[in-house]
Amino acid sequence: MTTHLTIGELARGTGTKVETVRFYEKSGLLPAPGRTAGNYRAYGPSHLSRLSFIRRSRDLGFSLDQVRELLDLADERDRSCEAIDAIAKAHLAEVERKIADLTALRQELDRMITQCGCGTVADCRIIDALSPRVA
Amino acid sequence: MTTHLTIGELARGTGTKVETVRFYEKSGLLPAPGRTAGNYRAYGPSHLSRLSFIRRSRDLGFSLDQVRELLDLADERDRSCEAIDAIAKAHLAEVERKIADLTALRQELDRMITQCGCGTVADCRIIDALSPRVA
DNA sequence: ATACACCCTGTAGCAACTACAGGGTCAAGC
DNA sequence: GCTTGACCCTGTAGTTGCTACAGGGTGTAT
Repeated sequence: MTTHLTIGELARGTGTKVETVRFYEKSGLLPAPGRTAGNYRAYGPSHLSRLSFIRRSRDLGFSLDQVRELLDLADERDRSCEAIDAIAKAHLAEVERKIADLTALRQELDRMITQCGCGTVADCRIIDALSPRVA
Repeated sequence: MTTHLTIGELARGTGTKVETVRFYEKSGLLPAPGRTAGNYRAYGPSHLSRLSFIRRSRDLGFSLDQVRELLDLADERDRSCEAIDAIAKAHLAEVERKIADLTALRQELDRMITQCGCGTVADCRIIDALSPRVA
């Protein structure tokens, strides 16, 4: 009679929604746990730590595919961690690209907004900026 | 016999995929054009400029809902453009929030990666950073 | 006994497209 | 006139990462 966690407890313990836990199971990220007599999922500590790993990775913006890879790699304890490094670096590059994109965007939006004198729509600089040049 | 554009020409003219044009029509963003005898969509200049507006807005990161609003507002030429300003400002705020989030993320990823000495997985700092503290 | 919180499965929905499948149309070339 | 090929049509399903039911069953407290 080892104590186990219900799906609700596991979810609360990791800041996850119950549906999301089931979704991770269906996606093959979280192994299917045993069941109680009443067909309830019964989780152990390994599930808790695996789910925590998933959540942290997700919070850091890794995709589910990347998380899957990281989990697989994490299990091969004595291999080189180059592959892990590569995933992290790829993700970092992606994040940096997004930052650059958004920063350029911010500038454009900023420019658009400061030009808007908030008169009528007809001479709104925002609409103007969005409208195609008449050829 | 006014010249008209086929969907492919319209798409090429605005840097859009054909399927996306049809998708915009189904979503109510682009009015359904007339048809030729052979049931081909026949677009005019108004479609071209409307689709350009949509693409520009999308490139600036506005959601389709926001684009819909902007399009509606843009047509009421003599109303005040406050509402437009509000949408743009809300979007700018959203972009700034994302930049802040991603910047924090980058820092964490950076820290993780520089700590990785790239030895074996067992002492990989990245996996370490992702793993839950053992209570 | 019955209320209530929780669990189960399965399906459908969100954004914003993208990618077929399985057809029809049209202009050019032989 | 017939075929080839590029284009067009509709409709549906896939993508990512969940979230939200619907329609049930379970467990516990009163």
